[in-house]
Amino acid sequence: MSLEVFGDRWSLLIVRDLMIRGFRTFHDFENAGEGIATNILADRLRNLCRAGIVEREPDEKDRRRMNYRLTEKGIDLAPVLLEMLIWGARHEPTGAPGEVIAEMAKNREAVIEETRRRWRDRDPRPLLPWLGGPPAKPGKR
Amino acid sequence: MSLEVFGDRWSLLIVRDLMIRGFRTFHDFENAGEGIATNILADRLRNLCRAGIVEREPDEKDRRRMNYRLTEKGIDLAPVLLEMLIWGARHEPTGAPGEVIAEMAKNREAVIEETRRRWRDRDPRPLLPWLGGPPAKPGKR
DNA sequence: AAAGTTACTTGCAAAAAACAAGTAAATATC
DNA sequence: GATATTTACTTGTTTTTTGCAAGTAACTTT
Repeated sequence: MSLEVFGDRWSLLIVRDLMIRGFRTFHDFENAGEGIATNILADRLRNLCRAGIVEREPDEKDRRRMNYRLTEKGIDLAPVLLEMLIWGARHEPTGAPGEVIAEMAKNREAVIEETRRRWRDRDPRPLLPWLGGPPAKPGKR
Repeated sequence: MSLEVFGDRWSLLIVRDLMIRGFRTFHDFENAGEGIATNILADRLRNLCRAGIVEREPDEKDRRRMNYRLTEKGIDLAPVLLEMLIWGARHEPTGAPGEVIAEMAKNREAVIEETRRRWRDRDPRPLLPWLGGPPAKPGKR
């Protein structure tokens, strides 16, 4: 099924967080409280880049910072992620509000189009706010 | 996303093979040439049962043989699998004939309904013949 | 110029997976 | 009805992957 890239606990979560939580940087993932170790994170991001699902470019403002972003191939995973979300909401007690998911299931196409739109426009607002957006940068403001 | 069950290389493939290749027994998986070790296979089948995605019942004809089957929760993964298949066909060179996948993408609902139908009716014919059905039982026929 | 921040890497312990072999129970064969 | 075979595993052992703690180079902020 050519999904070997996702044969681990983290890769899919990384894609999800890029797609619907608005994550962009290494720091976002590291401090999201999911408990991924930094070596594993670096490794998974590398793999995803190698697989053509994610790309990285240095930030223009801060040259230390890398911005990670889904490629076209990556954003094409949106339908997969959406179906997973729907399945999870139906069969596992998740934090996701049931009626929101039901609504999403009904408007599949619209939700996917909105996901793509945010990706195209680099709109960083998380699609699913209850998952939480990227963690606040402590040094910023 | 409550998909921790699939945080490994094999569980999803097992579900796929139950869903669209018509696999039923331990032997089917063991000899499908995907190279899964038997201890891992036993462990993953156990996990999937525990997660309520798969159930097992002894065969009536041959009491040694266990038949594995998707539960309702398991067959509800059909949309996820279908989207994965579509994604894989678009972005990775797979063995899947492109136009068949294109057709599937167009008739999403029909394909899912047919998958469910085969599951309900215990129709063992593989949905995607090019993946290969269950391996021939050597002692049979 | 000193003190953070960011995105990593390195080394080591622990956990998980792969490999090889063995086993009990049921069935088929002679 | 004794022997061989099949099925679904389990039990060691080796190899690989992961998790954790610590460190570092490049850059930015103060």
